[in-house]
Amino acid sequence: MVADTSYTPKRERILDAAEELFALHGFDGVTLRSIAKKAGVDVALANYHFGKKNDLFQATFLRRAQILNDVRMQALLEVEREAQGKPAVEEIIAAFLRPIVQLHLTGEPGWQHYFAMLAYVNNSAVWGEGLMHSSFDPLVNRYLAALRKALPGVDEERLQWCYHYLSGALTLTLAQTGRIDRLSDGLCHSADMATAFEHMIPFAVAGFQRVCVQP
Amino acid sequence: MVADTSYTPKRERILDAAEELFALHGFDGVTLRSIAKKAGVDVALANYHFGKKNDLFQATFLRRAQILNDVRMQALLEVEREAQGKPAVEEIIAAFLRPIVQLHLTGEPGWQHYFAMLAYVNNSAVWGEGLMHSSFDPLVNRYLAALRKALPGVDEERLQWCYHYLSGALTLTLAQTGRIDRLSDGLCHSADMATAFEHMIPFAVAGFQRVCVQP
DNA sequence: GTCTATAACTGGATAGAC
DNA sequence: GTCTATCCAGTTATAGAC
Repeated sequence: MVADTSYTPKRERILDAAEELFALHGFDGVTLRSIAKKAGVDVALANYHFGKKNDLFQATFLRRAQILNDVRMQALLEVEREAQGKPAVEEIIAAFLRPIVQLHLTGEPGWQHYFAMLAYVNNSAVWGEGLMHSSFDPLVNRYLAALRKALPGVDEERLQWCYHYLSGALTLTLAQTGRIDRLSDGLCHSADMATAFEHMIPFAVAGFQRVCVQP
Repeated sequence: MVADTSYTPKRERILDAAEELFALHGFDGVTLRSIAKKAGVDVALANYHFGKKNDLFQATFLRRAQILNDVRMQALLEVEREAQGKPAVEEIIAAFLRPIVQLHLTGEPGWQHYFAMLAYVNNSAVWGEGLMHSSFDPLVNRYLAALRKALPGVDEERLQWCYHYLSGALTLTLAQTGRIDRLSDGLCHSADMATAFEHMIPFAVAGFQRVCVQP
């Protein structure tokens, strides 16, 4: 029997620590030393397992990207099945957003850190284009195709911009900056993802309908 | 006659360079040396004029914040005047967004860099809460008050979340990451602010109306 | 206001022992 | 796989000359 050499607790601990720190401080605000310290491992180990800092960043980002893609694709297939292949805009957008809430509400800190890192990446001019494109655009295109079906005769440019606005609302939510806590004087909370998504769905649906349905 | 000692071309050049680099790489991704090099000045000069790197960052951010606040406040007062003190949701949101497009469309690179820096700050868990709160929340509260008038009986929590979604859509737009260019296969462009805002206004208006008007 | 020089430190990366 | 030791490039910040 061959030993499972791919199983390395310390390797995962490095990714966990990197995830949390990259989410909070971005690529340049994090040192390999701070990651190693948080992970409780030696500095040289990060280099042994992942090579350059840049590669560690991408490995951290890609680890959960595929899982998220799979869950979201399942959610889309599910609503398509239920609606005999033609779900409404609201069902599509709910399928797009709900997997994130559900993963968030598991309470697993890893996912919460990952989502904040995702917000950093999506909002970054350096990482946003390439990494988001290769990781998520195939899935997003699948969702856009569903939206085109739900919005017959939709103008393609308007559809793209509407997705962009949804992506922005989602991104700022995932960033959990605490600003809404201050602005609302304690009434709302960045950490309250359930409420954030509950209202985000009808907000986005109304936006898509208003902008994409020609007058 | 007293000489105007506050006029210092090199001082402004440092702020211009800092603005551009902070927008692209964030606080930690920029060195004082790279700022000085881009500004064409000596490294020590940044320290002479602004003190610590942290203070330079804040000075860069604050330089245009007051101007933006003033323009936006004028825009709000204008629509309030035109509507005898009770503008519609659409007029309020347009007043909130249009000053940004107009400043952007002047073509002055400084404003474009500043808006990208604003996106970085608003999306950052480190800077987002404090700096956005002190710089912009007074004005935002003024806009929220106008929206409350335009949406009688509005639920406060929903109003706050709707503003948050609008802020997210705006933030990702200002970041100009180029992702929409890739996703839309060249149909849309991050740099096309005019179109971005043209659709953002009805998108947000529809969202506010759907979420904030009780069923 | 501006620049030279440098102090004091931190960073990524790796060679080589175990 | 893991850790020690180290290299050295790059960083902030400042003291002091002009």
